[in-house]
Amino acid sequence: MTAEERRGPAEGVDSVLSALADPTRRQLLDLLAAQGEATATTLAEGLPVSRQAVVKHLAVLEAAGLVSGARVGREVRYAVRPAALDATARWMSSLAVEWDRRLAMIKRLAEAAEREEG
Amino acid sequence: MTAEERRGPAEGVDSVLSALADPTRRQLLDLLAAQGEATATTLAEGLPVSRQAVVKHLAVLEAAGLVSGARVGREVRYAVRPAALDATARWMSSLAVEWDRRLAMIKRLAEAAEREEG
DNA sequence: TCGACGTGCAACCATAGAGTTGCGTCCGAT
DNA sequence: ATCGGACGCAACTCTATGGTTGCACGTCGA
Repeated sequence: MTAEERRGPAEGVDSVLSALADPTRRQLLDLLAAQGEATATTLAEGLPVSRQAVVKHLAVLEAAGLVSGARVGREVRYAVRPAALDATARWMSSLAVEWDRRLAMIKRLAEAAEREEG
Repeated sequence: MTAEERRGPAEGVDSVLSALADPTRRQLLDLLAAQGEATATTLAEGLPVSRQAVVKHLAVLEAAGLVSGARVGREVRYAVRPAALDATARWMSSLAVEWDRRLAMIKRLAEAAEREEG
């Protein structure tokens, strides 16, 4: 159980959303997904930022449960984790459905009121 | 066509994600969805921030296509817009699927290599 | 017409966070 | 034993942005 999975859904959504809000971080995730596994040093070579910047981003992503890192000898290999992303997608999707529902209801009420007054 | 819909999917995802990353903004969306329609002044009464802060947040949300405001007399009524939210949910969901696909492929490759060496 | 209410605009403050550099440490290979 | 590569930590800069206050403008109603 990761630190992310220990929290409730609201906390998770918050951390995932703010993690994904940064374009550099999304780029990092693309690279990581493409390579399957990579170290901070390697990833930094494919980005216009320093290794330290990448390290910080990876820490944020790991705290959000979007990646996980494992030490292998003197290096740390990171990989992508779909679970948190999927959970947030579901949250967002159900929210959209809820909005649709409410808007439809309001529209019905408005039409009913209109018929009422004639 | 809103300013949001005129841009590509990448731009849209970026603006929606950074808009949703702020907790006050999410709270604002909850209020709006619950009330169906509301003005900045009204919304500010239900939040621990000033009306001006709410106005700024609404501007960000509108730029992301998550809400739309319409002038009615001396007030501006805002309402929630599911489309952009739904599009971002789909983007996120397909990304999760893609990650799963890649991870599965890497796992297969690893197992194949393992059999290879015996 | 005039007062009250809701907006819009501008200046300003403060903090979070993205990025950098420098250095110490640890591990692996020669 | 030691050299080099990868990591971790800390201090620092700088910008974006969430928040505030003050004031001017337009609109509705008495």
